[in-house]
Amino acid sequence: MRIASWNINGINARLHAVLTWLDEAKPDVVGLQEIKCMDEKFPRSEIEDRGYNIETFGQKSFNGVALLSRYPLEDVSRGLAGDESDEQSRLIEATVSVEGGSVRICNIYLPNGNPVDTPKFPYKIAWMDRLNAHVASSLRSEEPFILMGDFNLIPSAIDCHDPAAWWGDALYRPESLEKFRILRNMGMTDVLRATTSDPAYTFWDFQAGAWRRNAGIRIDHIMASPQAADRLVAVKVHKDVRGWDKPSDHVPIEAQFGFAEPTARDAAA
DNA sequence: ATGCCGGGTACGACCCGA
Repeated sequence: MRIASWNINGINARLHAVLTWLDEAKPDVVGLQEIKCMDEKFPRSEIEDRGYNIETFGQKSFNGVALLSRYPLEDVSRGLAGDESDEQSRLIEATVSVEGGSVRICNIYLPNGNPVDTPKFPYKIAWMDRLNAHVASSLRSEEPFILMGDFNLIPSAIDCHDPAAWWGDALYRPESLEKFRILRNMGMTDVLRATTSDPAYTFWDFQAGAWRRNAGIRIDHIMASPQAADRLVAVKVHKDVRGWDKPSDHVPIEAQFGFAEPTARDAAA
């Protein structure tokens, strides 16, 4: 099973790229972020024609997340618990049944948090606290759990073209990193970093020739619970998509899990 | 370079992103 995350920065502006990529990459499950539309404005039919089930959690103009899946999406949940006043659409989660069990897949658009001297930053940190509580609760099931999305978080210096310039930004500062560390310390594996020590950027700004200069950052992540990480086969960042016409500023990250198929770990056993 | 692009809203210029 191949699972992907992609911040598409406006589904309707990006529909052609999304359809082209779905046809090419044929992922089984996709988490989209920043759909930037209400549920009724989501271009369902073109994607359904490709064989995907769709669940959305939209919002007018901003944010908004969606799950696409070749498998049925069950027990769909929208929104992050812990703050009744939070009206931003940033989390959608569902269960996908696989041979011999099921995997819970959570797709997030974590708040950016800039500028740090405004309420946006405490909102981000509180959101990460709420996310960590949700993940801790989910892990108690001991079932495979995958958390993916745009985390707006640079995990380490290698994930940034210019760490000194970024240090102090909401994406790369101690308070944000501490919350991300708590997530990893409860057993969530950053699948990209588990499989390579090379840079693998997922975002290049539209401005200042960032793509041309390869001035990127890695902020889109797929995190696997212990039971999911056991089944990890491969990870790929679809970097070429950034060079397409009218691209998003983010590219897809994809992870393959051997939930139904044998894995290298099984072969070694 | 806290706005150099670029989307959404809505039709003139703002808000927002990382």
